[in-house]
Amino acid sequence: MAVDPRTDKQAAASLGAMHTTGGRGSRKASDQTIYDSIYQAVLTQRLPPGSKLPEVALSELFGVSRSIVRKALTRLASDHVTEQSPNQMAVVARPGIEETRQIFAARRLVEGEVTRLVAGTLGKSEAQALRKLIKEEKSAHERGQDQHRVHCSMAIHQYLARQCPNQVLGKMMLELVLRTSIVIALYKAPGITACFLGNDHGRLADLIIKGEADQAAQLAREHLDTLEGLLDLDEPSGDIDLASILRYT
Amino acid sequence: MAVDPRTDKQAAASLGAMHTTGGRGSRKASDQTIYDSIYQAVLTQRLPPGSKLPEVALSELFGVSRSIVRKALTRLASDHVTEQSPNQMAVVARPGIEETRQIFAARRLVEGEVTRLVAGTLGKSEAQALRKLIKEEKSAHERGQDQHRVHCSMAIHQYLARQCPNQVLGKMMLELVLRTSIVIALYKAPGITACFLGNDHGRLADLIIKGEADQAAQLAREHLDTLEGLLDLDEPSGDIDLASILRYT
DNA sequence: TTCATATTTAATGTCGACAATATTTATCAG
DNA sequence: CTGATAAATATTGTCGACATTAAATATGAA
Repeated sequence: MAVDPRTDKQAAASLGAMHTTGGRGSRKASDQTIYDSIYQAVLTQRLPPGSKLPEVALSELFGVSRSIVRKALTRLASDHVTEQSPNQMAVVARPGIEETRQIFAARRLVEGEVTRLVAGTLGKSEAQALRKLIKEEKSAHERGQDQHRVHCSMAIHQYLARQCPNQVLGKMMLELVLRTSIVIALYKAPGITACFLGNDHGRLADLIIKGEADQAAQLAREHLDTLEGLLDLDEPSGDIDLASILRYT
Repeated sequence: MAVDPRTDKQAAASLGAMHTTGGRGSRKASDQTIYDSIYQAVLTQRLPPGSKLPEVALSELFGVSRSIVRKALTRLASDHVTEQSPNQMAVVARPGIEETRQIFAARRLVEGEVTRLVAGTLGKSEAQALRKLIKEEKSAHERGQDQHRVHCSMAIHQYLARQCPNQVLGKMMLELVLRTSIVIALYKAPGITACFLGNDHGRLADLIIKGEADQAAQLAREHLDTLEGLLDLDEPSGDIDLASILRYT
């Protein structure tokens, strides 16, 4: 059932690089620190779906007791970032095909509305910050820095969510953006180097800044539609025909 | 700052009546049990916004250690049911005016879509169950059993959320239904005996069962609009003019 | 060897203890 | 009596210990 061949310690190391600022990982950390570290690692796909998250390894890494780790893991599970089953290690969430489709549908609804609400509300500095993010994404794409490009892409959507006047919707969108990142890592069709969709983000930003709410919302939904289409979401046939797979005559 | 004059023990007692089945509250309980108990008590407004939730009282009531209680409280806070500040007792959430408006706006969006998705998908038995809930709500309304009526009203919306083919959206709606219940308890205009809106639920059920998706969604949104309008959401003026309040000449 | 079983190991589940902090109560000067 | 200060109480924050359960390893018979 292990998706990832890396050991637990190696998986945890993906986090260590992030949170330790200087020396060894002996500095105390709050549950929020742990939450954020794992959150970011999952968002940027350094912790792929199914990665094990052992409490002891994390507690040693962050220099706290298991209680703190457990609180962080509980919150992460509540936000669908991890899965927790009784007496089993927490793992990064592995949504199924159907749930993946539902996540995209929900995100189309929520992000469409968020986009509509943000459109026309950005001040000069906010618009500039948005354009800068898009520029950085493009640059990362051209240089082939795929991980950084993913990071930028996520940052763009997060920025929009945080700029939304309705923060209840904004928080929902943040959750859905993360879950989208997870399912992309899971179902990205092999060979698809990235999900850099033309200049969608650039055009979207223009519409938002200009205040074309309806067009912006429409583009956002189409953008997500295209993204979903790039995934490999074919149902594995219910009854696997072992014979046809193993017969080599 | 205390919203409620009742003591902590009395507040906790609202839960005890629910979860203890027979003898005294000495049966062990999981964090899920505690979560559900508080969830239901908040939903049915037995625990009004601001109610204190001390860990020790809960742990004694449910016969478990504080660890279990803390886990339940962490999850409840993650779902915006309670508020947790460092070194302070957890309390039932008290959303402000602005957040209340955002909750209603978000719920209009989400419940509108959920309604559209559910419309036309209900089988015979599901349709019957829905009508039964509505009948019970009406009955409770006519008999003046307000608490039971609130319970039924919530159950109707929860039922729709659970019937939604898109459970990602369904879960979001469940959260928003609960938060709506909280803000209704907070901002219900005095004298308004209830939020029983004509026969909205009955008409909504008819449209859903008949499969009139667009009309059903539209009605759901209007229903929520009306509900929000019944609340007293006037901003308290930023600088309170004590003079005008206290001058009696 | 290979499979089933027993042992060992390692992880989570739960609890109680103690420290740190906030709240309440008691004390006392004015 | 009022208001500020100090002691006492109550509550949360964190930790380590032990029990429980799952997984990995070792053992032995066929």
